[in-house]
Amino acid sequence: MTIWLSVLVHTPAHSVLGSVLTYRHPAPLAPGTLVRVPLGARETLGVVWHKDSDEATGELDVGKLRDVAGVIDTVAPLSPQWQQLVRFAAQYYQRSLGEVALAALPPQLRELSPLQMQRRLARAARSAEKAGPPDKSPNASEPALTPEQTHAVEQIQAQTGPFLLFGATGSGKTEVYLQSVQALLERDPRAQALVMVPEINLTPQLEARFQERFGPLFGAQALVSLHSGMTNPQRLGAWLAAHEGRARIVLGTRMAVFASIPRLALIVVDEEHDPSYKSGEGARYSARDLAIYRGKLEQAKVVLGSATPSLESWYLSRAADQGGRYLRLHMPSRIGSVAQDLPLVRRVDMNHQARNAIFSLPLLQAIKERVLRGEQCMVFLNRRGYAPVLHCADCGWKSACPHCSAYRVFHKIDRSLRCHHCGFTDRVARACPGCGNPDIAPIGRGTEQIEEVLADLLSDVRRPGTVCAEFPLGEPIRLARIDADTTRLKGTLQTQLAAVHAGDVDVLVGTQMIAKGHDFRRITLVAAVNPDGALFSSDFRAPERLFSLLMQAAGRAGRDARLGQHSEVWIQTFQPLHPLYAALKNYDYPAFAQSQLAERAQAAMPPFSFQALVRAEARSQEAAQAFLNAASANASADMAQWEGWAETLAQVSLYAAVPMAVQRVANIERAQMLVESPSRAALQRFLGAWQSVLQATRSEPAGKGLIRWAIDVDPLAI
DNA sequence: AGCACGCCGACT
DNA sequence: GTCGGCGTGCTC
Repeated sequence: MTIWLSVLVHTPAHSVLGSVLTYRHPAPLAPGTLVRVPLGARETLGVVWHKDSDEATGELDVGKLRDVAGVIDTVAPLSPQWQQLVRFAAQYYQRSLGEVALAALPPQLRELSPLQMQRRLARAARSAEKAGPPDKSPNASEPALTPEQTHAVEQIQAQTGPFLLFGATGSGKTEVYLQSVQALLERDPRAQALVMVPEINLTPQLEARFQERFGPLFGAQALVSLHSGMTNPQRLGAWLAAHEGRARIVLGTRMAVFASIPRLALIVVDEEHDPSYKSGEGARYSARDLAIYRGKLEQAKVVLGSATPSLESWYLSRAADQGGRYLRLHMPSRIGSVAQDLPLVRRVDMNHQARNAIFSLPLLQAIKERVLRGEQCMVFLNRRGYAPVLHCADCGWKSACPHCSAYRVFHKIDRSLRCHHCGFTDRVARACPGCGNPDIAPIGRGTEQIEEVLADLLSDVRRPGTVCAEFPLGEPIRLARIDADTTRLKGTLQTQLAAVHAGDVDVLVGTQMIAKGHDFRRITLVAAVNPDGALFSSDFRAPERLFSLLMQAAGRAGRDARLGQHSEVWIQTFQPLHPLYAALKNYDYPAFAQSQLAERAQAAMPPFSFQALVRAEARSQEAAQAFLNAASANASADMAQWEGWAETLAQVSLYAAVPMAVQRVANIERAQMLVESPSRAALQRFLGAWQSVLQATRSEPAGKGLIRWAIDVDPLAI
């Protein structure tokens, strides 16, 4: 008997070759089975798929079909729900099935032969056995819940969701996650939970907290992590543990939404508003949105948590009688404190400060006072390096990157000019490369400069109670800087954070990296040095991001209730009356969201419309734009003739191609085109049909010089 | 995406 | 004479 099997393989997005290939095999195999198949000169991993394939196989010469090389029968087939998740993601984000399916599997699975696989599994089984059963000691030191937390936990038990857990920083969202997970896992001894966090940096502390709680209950093996910082063998091990049901809790970043979790009962998306949940390459999926879909698919509860939800989620959690689809659970109070104890937000009007002052006098004074009291301060600026541009006043030379339409950033620490887009770096010249003028000046400021200036401004301040022989006046202030530059090496972030926790740092300077999630206990002052930029950004989501970032930064202050009384958040601004800062002062996210939503509704922007971007890359800007504009014209021309398409096209707006904000990166010109529709379904129908038009346009004259193109559905930045 | 084939420059 | 640069083309 010979069967023709449909098999997904990893092929690029729009290659001539489809991603559902057909192979011969002596016996039928269940969809979801992993196989090794020959492809050209190599052998690759494949996933058996349904015969009535989603992609046309075309007219095949049946005689030329090749045999399946091997079946990986030591790994159970992937579940129908997993297959459906892949099918949905591929369709919604306009990528090939094979790309999505194979990218969702751990990389090492692709490399291992069936024999190696067998050995790997035997080893995993041995170590699982050695670990033994959990000691069911009644350790579980569950803290008492506030009434708000209790209500949230009860609602998550009783309702089906999805839930939007809207809780202020410090309101104890994590405890709600922990108890909800625990309740579900105890009710069903085989149930599994998926907990997602936006970035790797945040996994260690959450992992520790989950391990502490659940290790004693379900065994140390019950918790696995899944993120890109792990080695390939680690990832495979964690993936298999989840796939086989040994792992009860999977903790991970956005990639974890694709993990095989056969008994999935609960999905938690922490900090659901965070842009890191949107993938920026390959299939540009939103792990948060896929979590909602997957929850429905697997009949698992989904909890989205945030103190500043995305406007999309906020809008979807409006009252049910107004069309809301998520259940909003509100936890306004900070644990161990009363509302009045939230840090006081102070706006400093920089119009009344010395021109070009980085630190206003009152802020500097406040920092000094705190430091003298032995408290910690955090200074926040969203730009690393010393200065974003170097400039020669004589000839006008600026530190442009030769390969990108961007300036290279001056890093004083190694006197380098670095392009943050393409990585091009060289040492900064002693004199202006344009005219030889030795006097080239930095313009603007980054964290390096903030640190330097602050060290200078605080040089006369001595730490209290540190007078000794070596420091007769007391020790100087201890400054630290945390950003992508200081944490390049693995583990340095954790070391630096530990130093802050230990009290070895008086003033911490950093980028948004320090604003997120870290539970600093002794910081009583948080300052945003120059946050105004986002107020006037052309990106309509910039205010939303700024508000969220400042709320999170504010959440770093006064987490210790004893110090909470006099904690402050300082905003240096030229727009002290801006409504965003007014809302921030009152910690009033609902008011901010309402005004933003009103603007969005007015302008018919998301969540009141749905968007996609088509991006094109070419050697010249003209070529990139020409391709997009031709594809747009072809869409109107070709598709309008098809039956029933007039209706879809009438609901979809195509804009003209424009250069991207950073037009050239690494000598490649980039352009994009916005596609918009009030109907998600219409947008989807259009994009699905447009794919082939785009592909055809590539071989027309207008496609000359095109390097690649890609669709970004629900883009976060335009 | 891989991987081969193929056709040109500078190394042991 | 080979090693290796990356352009072109093909893979059920």
